[in-house]
Amino acid sequence: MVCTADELLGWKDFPKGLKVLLIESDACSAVEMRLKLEEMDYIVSIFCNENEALSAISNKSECFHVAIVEVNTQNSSGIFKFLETANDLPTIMISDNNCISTMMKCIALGAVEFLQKPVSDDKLQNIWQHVVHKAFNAGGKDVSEALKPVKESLISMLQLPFGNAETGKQASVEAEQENNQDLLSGCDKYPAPSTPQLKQGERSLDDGDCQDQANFSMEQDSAEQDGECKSVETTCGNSIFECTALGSPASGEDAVKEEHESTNCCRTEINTTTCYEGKDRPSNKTSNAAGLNRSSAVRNTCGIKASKKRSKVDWTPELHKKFVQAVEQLGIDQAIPSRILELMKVEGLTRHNVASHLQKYRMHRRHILPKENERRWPHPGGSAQRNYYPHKPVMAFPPYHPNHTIPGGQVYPAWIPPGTYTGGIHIWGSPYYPGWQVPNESWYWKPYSMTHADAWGCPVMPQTVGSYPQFAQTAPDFQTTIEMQYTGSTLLNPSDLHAAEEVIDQVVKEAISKPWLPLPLGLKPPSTECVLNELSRQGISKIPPHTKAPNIR
DNA sequence: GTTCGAATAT
DNA sequence: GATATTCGAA
Repeated sequence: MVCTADELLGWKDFPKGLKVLLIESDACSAVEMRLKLEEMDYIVSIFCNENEALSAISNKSECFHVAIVEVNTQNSSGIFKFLETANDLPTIMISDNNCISTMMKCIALGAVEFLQKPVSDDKLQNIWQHVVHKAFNAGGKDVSEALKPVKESLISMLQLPFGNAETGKQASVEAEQENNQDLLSGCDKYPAPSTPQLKQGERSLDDGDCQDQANFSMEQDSAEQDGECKSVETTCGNSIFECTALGSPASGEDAVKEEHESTNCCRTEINTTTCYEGKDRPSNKTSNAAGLNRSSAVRNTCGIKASKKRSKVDWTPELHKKFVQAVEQLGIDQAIPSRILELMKVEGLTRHNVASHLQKYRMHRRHILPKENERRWPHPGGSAQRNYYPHKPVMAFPPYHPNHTIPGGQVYPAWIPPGTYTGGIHIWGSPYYPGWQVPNESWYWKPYSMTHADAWGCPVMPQTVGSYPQFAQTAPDFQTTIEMQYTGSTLLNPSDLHAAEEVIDQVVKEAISKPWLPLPLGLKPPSTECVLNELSRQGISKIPPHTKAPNIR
């Protein structure tokens, strides 16, 4: 009985329960092996010789997924017969001696592997691979042209009837493939697994890559030359420009299209299949949160030059968010490409990429923020009065409460690239209070609850980056009360509250340290009574005459 | 030689 | 319009 691919796919705890036919003439060895296999959750049926086994198979009284057959000088002819008869059963040969001709003949007759006794546990553990291999490679595949000479020489060497050789062609071909990998490029068959790793998938992808690459003329790009983009030239990196197959923007994986120049000079855009390094994928699909992937097609493994045209980085919301967080963490004036890159920790992203994005980021800050500031902080006296507020008051957001309202006024914006959907799904701005935005801007700015402003009047984020509930702005402009609507799915947790308190602390500190500034919105000046009480408590009973607090508010 | 940032190219 | 690349300056 051969497992079909469908069966395997529906086999929940595969390979547990795999039925193993064991032909072993030595009872002790047989029992020993059975115990081992049963420990591995295989179901073992022992047969002393091939006739018993064949009769069990032909009676269909039992079915098996894989056979382990001991071959020795005495029983070899019978075992060859078994191999010919049970040719659809993946059969692993085991033997005390390593007679090369016996090994080759067994393999030629369809045995999937030839193991020396004693068989190691890991080899036994992995016998399921042959079942999978058989299941997914069943069906008459012809030997490729490249392998025909090999097969023919084997046929003549082993004096096999052609028909039998055809029956065992797969194993024959596969056995040869393992020793002749170099000869087999382009071969349509895969070697039977002989290691714990299934190589089939790898081969499949590799072949695909080679085929893909054959269609494109590529050169190393300049960034690689300056050593910034090593991951691009390495094999199947989990780096940023890979492709879109498993990634979806919504899940945080970036879709990156890749441009190639084909040999006929036609520029082509293709989406390539993701090829992951085993260490990162598939166990952790979101490990690369920014989700950039660089195409393996840029690899050089097939001797074809990588594309001179650099793959484009898609600055998706997740990636941009990382960028913004890095910039904010550094402070806008300290944010230089190399540091941003360092903080972003996105493999494959280059300093050039970051620099380019930073350029755009700054440009928009410069061009748009002044307009916003003008709109929100009009200076009736003209530009001469612009320095009246060296530090603009900041919005102190209180801890969240569902019915909380915040008076309209200054809120610091965050940069949101155009085209970003801000309806609660793609929130790119402040992780503190995302979802706020200024209407009618092609580049949205979202408010910050921060205490400093950079050269363009934007806030600098503290290092703490927490998870905050999302609020939606429903007020039409900042002069009206803004209802903060809780749109998240969970209530504010202690860390949120803590971070919010920190924000308030910062605001209060700044207000205290710079009394000449207007009070941040959300903070009330102390009442005269409180001030007098405090002064009195400190032993100051008299208030100097003609002292008047600046009437800023 | 490296990095930055602005200008320019794609 | 977005991003990559180039180039002069630090």
